[in-house]
Amino acid sequence: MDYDFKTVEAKWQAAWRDAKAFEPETPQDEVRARAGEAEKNKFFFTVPYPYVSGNLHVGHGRTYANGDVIARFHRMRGERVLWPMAFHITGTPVLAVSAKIAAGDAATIAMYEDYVRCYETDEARVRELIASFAKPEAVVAYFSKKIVLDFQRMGFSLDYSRQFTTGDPEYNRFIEWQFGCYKQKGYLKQASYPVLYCPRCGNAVGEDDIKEGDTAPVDALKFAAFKSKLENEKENTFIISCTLRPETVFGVTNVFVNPLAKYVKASVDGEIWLVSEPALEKLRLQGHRTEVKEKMLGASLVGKFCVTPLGARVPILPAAFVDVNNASGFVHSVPAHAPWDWIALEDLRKDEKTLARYADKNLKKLLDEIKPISLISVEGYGEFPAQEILARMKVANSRERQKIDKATQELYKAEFYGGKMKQGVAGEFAGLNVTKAKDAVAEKLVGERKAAWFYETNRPAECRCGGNVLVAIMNDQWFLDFNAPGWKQAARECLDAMTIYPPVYRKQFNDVFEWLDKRPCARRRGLGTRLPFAPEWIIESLSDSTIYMAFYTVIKRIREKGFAAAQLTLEFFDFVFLGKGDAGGIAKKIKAKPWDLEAVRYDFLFWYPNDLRHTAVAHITNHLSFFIFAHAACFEREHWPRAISLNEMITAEGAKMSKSKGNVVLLNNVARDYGADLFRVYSVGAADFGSTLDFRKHDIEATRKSLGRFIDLAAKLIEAVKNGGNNGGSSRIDAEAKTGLVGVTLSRFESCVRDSTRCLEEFRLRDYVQTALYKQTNFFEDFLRRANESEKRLVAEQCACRWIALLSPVAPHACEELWEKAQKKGLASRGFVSLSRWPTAQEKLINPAAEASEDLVANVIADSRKIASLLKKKTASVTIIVASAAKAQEAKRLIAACESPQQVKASSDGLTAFLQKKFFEFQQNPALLEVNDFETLDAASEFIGKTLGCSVRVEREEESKSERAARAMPGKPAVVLS
RNA sequence: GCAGGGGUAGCGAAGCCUGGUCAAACGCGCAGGUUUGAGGUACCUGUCCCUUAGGGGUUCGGGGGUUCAAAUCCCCUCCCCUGCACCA
Repeated sequence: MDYDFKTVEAKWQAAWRDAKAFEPETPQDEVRARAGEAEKNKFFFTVPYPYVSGNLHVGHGRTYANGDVIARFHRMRGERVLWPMAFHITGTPVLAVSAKIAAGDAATIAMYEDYVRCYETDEARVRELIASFAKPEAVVAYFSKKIVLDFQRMGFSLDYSRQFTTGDPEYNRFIEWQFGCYKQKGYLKQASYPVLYCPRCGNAVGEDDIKEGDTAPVDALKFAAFKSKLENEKENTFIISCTLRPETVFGVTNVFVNPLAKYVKASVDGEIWLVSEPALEKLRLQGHRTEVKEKMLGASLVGKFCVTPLGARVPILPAAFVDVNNASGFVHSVPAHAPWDWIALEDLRKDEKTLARYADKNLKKLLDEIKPISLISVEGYGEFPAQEILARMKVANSRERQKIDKATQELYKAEFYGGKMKQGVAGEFAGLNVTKAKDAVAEKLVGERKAAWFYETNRPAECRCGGNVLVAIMNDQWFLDFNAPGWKQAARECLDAMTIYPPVYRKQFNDVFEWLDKRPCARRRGLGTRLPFAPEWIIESLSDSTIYMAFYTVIKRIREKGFAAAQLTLEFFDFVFLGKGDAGGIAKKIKAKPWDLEAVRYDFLFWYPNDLRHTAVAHITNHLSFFIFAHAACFEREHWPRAISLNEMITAEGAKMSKSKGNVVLLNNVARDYGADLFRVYSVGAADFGSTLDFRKHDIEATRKSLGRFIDLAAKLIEAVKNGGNNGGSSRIDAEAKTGLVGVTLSRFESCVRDSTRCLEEFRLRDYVQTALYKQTNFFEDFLRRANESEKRLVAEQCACRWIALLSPVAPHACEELWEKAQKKGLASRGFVSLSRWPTAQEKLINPAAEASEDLVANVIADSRKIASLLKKKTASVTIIVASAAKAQEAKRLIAACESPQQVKASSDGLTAFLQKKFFEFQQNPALLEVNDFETLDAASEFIGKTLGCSVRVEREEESKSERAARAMPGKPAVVLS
């Protein structure tokens, strides 16, 4: 069959669009809208809206393709399906893209040029568009249009009539209502919080704002800053040294300073602190009052003494490895447990030059007096773990930075997870696990004001603007408090009542719910909705996309009735979503018609709750959990979501897709190169929901073959039907279909219908494709090879249209095309196959005995081939000797009577052994013994002969003269070659 | 470390919940054959090892156990992947 997928797909996409095939209306009948679930017969299905910062890739494609199969299946089962789509634009990524393009960032411009070239051929137009992208609205406007095109090109049966973006004023009002709910319930709170911050921009920064923020993520680390009092100062002056391991305070032997770096003496919250110059800025951002008193070089401190928070008097020593840009610029030294400290002391002892420079300080003597203090016991290490690990890794001096870092990491891990604080050294913390001691020590010291908290990034990071990324403390950060009284409990109840597929992920939800605590939900910048009661804050993007499914149900009517954003007040939504207040009063207030308000409410009541949400597994820890929490917070129990299905991510040729690797496969290109149906069949059929799909060109090409075979076969089946369609087929089926080739074929097909339906009901889409497409194609191919014209007609009348309908969820374009062909033959019903009724399996045609007889034929052929290959001789003829009727009877009786293979005792040794071996096979599939071997094989002898390329004779054991006749067993005839 | 998932023939990947029909679906790769003027395509056959009569042997990360019977159930062990938040 000539099949040009581009033409065919475009044709049906246009037809669906023109017919508004997938844009369900809400019945405006009040009674129906208020009717119970069962009567509503609706299926409100959602997949998260895409983020509009560029083109869609195959990952979106996989999730939406799976979603589309589900939506189409439900639609064909007669449910009123609403599957809408919209666009997410909240947050900073779109802003970042525009900023980069405006700043002339070459990589970004190149990437967006490539995106745009997917749709534009004119280079001048490309340049013009890219220039326009300096404005974020232009990015959103352009790509949201293209996303719709991409979706349509994939044939997704979305309702495109309810589109919106999260920046629309109506949406803003809706989110304001949501946050009003949170506030009212006490779920929304303010507190201080550390954030990554760029002083140059004067703003908090996210991953997108940081150079290489996506490949090397930046975190804020919480250091304990020890205050060690400097000796011989007029006023109390503290050296500030920071650590991630506060428990090692018991082992401090000295403090290191970088002699060549600049330090400042400053007033910090009324005390005098000594820190590096950059550290003071950080302290200021972290909410401390700071004022510089005096600047100095590190060298001026060398040889002085200070007193640690625990009262130990320790010297200050020079060390070049101290980085003043990291933390406070002083490092206290715990040589017993810190490889860097150990090696620094070693180096210094050998560093004659430095020792000479500070001759007046007599560093040599100070060094001699330093004795490492061991304070943690850990398995596999002795007194001084740092020394041991350095020796083991053969580190010679401090220039081997990588090795030392590795040693530090390894030792830290060992001590943190396996270490215990030593008796006699660690005071009240003796005996504690390091894991516990770490926090306890720090809390105690901070409580006694002997230490403070200091935040630092885990790596030096630069903002895209060129400024340094630091950690700042936000004092008035808005949080959602998932542990607020009652909330988590309600969310759990919602989750418990939901269906999660695949079920293994339920556990993960439970775990996430367990650790969800406080979560910042607003930022100072980005696109989105402002907090109504604190407009300098913009609601963050994961927080404004948790209940928008409800918005889909109402936006169409809101627009139709001409509501302006200003009319969408809190009372409006209270009425629409919660039924609070009376329509008349609210309508009067917002100057609207009461029945318009009621119409919106009906839409919500008809469609809600969300029956199924389908998305990628990665969203469990955030979006999907928030989705449940938010519904539990804002809606009545009857409107809580019902089910979630999940699929894993997609990789490309074995590698994770990422922009930096440049291996992102764009959905648009896939549609262009392979066509929608092929991608759909491939992505749905190649991997279970629970497995990663590896997108491989080679494999999708192989799928092309299978899809083509289906199209050819279905066309052939349609051809086989006489014009005028089904003429008295069913009565003939009753008469003829029980046995023989037709019986087998119908039995297999009806099984296929039954199994496919079951797969779809259970979200096993891969199995559905395997069953309905691959397996069934093989069966029909085999059938067409062997059947005569009359048999073909019979089967085709019975199966062709139903097979096409069965596959239309996954390959809708091809199936519409075939359906149209069948309509011309008078075979298929009018209208789209996409809107036709789902085929029902005719269980009475499922006939295990017929299928068993088919297996018998296949086994005889396989046996003959095997024997032939062992004989290594040409086969001229095959004699098939069928077991005697007496044997068959005996076998049946024994299998029915015996409970285990050991009990089987037949009249001949051969039969006994045979039945014992096959015992469980026969027991579980008794149809195998119901087959009339002789009739079956005799009827198939011509086919067997053709297949084997030789003559075939079938005879009965009783009548056979062959000496091998006794080998004949029920279901396994003797085969004699010559 | 905590939590989750996984290790199956040359490769990818089913099967495991509900033990026997499992030498283990399906696809790729590879080999042979048919078609065609090489090639490619399409189709057929084969693809753990041995076997001149349909048989036998050894397999499902490693070790142990339960059972008449284990890829499937239980215990131990090794290895791999993902998540651990304020980011869409």
